[in-house]
Amino acid sequence: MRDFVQLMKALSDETRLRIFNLLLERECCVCEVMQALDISQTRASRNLGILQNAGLLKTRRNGLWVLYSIDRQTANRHARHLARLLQDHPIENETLNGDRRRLKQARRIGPGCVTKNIK
Amino acid sequence: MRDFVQLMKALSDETRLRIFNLLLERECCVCEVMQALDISQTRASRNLGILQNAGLLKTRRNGLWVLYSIDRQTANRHARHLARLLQDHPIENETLNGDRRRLKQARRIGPGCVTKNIK
DNA sequence: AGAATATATGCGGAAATGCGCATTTAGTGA
DNA sequence: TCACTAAATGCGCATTTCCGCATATATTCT
Repeated sequence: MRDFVQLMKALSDETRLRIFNLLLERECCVCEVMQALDISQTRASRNLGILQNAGLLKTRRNGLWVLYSIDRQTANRHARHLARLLQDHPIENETLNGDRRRLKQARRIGPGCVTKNIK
Repeated sequence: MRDFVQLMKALSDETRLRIFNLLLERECCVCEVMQALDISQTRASRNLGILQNAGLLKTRRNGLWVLYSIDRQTANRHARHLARLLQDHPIENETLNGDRRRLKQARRIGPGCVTKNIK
């Protein structure tokens, strides 16, 4: 039950739902998440970590970047069902739409793009 | 999205998951929940309220008792799907089994049975 | 109306959570 | 090896959550 509570907690936060919604689109690195959601590096990294600890995400490294994606293989059955639920019945919401839109513009160029106003 | 966050928050607490698990069995009043989970009146009432505010439960009065049950009609589609997920893929857990077992012994006689040791 | 009982709630304190700042860690290329 | 950059993390603070105590509210019975 502990695991399931952790799973639910992971998805009961607006920032993390937005991240999860983004990852339903495609694999992302931390800096893409920051850009799409327009949040700080700390915030993106921390919340990605929480989703991962809950068993929802997996990561792989690609050079300097760490790529996060939804883990559909090793995630337990509840996680899989939740992911499916959110995919089959997406939440209609302007924030989530905006995140997806901005993801298309996001470039894999790291936190610098924000702090240094390269945007 | 706010609603969905609230829904997830409601189910990301051990006490509330235990209550929800109980209500998957049958409609219960507050005092039955207290007995089955062996928790205080305040705690039972508060958490039932949280589940209700999230749109997961409905209530009806029967004399002195307020009966809580899972709301499958008016709950939004996410709530319905979550309820179904938990019903179709119940969590295997000794605590939850114990709760169900104790529910069978529980009597609708209010908090008094605990505070006054009538047990 | 008054007593008894089931449930709800205001208040306060302890614990958990979210996140910014600063710094560390990890990988790349010169 | 050193400079550079992406991501992770220790610390501290503000906010939220959980829940017990005491009390209020709602309903029934006499």
